Amino acid sequence: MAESSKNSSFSLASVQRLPNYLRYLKELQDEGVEYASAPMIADKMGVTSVLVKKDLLPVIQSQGKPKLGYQVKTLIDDINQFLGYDNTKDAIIVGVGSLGKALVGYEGFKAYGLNICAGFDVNPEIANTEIRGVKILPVSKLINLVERLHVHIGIITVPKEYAQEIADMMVRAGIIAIWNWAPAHINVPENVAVKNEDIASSLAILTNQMKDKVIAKEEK
Amino acid sequence: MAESSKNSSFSLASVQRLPNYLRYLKELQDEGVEYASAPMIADKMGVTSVLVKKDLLPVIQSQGKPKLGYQVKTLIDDINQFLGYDNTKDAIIVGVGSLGKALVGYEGFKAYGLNICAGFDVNPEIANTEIRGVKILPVSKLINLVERLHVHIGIITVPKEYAQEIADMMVRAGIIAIWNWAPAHINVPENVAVKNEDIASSLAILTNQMKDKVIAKEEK
DNA sequence: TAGATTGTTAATCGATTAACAATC
DNA sequence: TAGATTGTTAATCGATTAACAATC
Repeated sequence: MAESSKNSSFSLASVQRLPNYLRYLKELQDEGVEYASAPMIADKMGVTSVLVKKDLLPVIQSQGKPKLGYQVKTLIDDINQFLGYDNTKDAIIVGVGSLGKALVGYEGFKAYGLNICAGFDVNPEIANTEIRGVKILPVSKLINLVERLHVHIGIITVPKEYAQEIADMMVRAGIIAIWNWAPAHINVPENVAVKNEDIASSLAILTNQMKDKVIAKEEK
Repeated sequence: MAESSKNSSFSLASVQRLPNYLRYLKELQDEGVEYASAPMIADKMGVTSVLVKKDLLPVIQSQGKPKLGYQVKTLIDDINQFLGYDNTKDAIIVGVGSLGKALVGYEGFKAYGLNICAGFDVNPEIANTEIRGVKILPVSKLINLVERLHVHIGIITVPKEYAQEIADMMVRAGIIAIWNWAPAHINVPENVAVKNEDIASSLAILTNQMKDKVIAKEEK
């Protein structure tokens, strides 16, 4: 209700694009390029240059230079800071099946400031093992560990039947952000953020786009 | 340019929501519920009922019934058909690391009409093995197999450095829809659809939403 | 200086929501 | 009949694009 309520959230679409800009800027940096202009970035990403400039406006701490563009080095720092990639956040993951294992072992999370500090699984054969240095514990220890270490992010990679149950447990333990990879809708209180990684939705979008492509091909 | 160009594509946001409706409707069907109304679905999904009705309008083959809602059974069929879940589409996957393995073994794709018919990897230890009945072949055989079996969908799960190279190969072989799980931007011709499964973007969205939640908590 | 690019304001576009008549 | 819900048209909202002055 207060005008401060949408204080720190920005256009979803914009936040979605920033990591892509960041990736491109890092490539440029590796090539020794010093300045990147909005048209350059826009061209590479397939968006317009105005959009790039608009996206960067709330992010940059120092202005871009007319004719030159933005300094690659400082822009990378600014985006990293804006996205919170510069301060490491602990996370737990529940469900260490093949997908869970893949995520636990994913090296790339470090660059995004995400550190998976523990995994949980009901399967006694998996619990009490270790994957790439990450301890896997029985789910019964979840609440205690999350409370004790003040973990705020939970990743759900359990079968869909258990997704809600695990989400409830996470919320009770103090998790405020849930990254849900289970193909299930989960209900959480208002003060908890959920991001669904929905394979069915993604696939639906892809095949829907594909319909046009097939038609385009046949029209030739 | 022709007015038929956007013939078969619908609102992206709408296509994204339909799989979620479908999931809920299946739950209702299992419980023996015969009719589902827009307000019911909307309430469960956290959207408005007008949005649900609008989303369903281009999907349904027979009208909903005032006071009752939509027949669950026929609505499920209609959404399945609309999303193309009812006709199976072959796909190949390139890069059989831990993520690739997880996707190859994912049982849920069947329900979405996706059949991974072959996997590819450069690693000679992985190539020529088999995962859950899916043959893994050396990448050198990709073009020949895709052309021969008329596969239209390609899934990329290789390290980011090779994503563009693999995409190019897929396009050359006749793939028209690419599901890209590598954290890299890939360039493709206009007549090819790309859906990026971007972990960095998802995480950025989650942590951005999270900022508000923390603030909300502290304000109490 | 001329030209490219930034930052910003106004116009457009598309998606969501509000309002409401028609229906069972 | 009264009330809930459908289908649809009009209003609102937000994001993208167009236009342009300021800058190096």
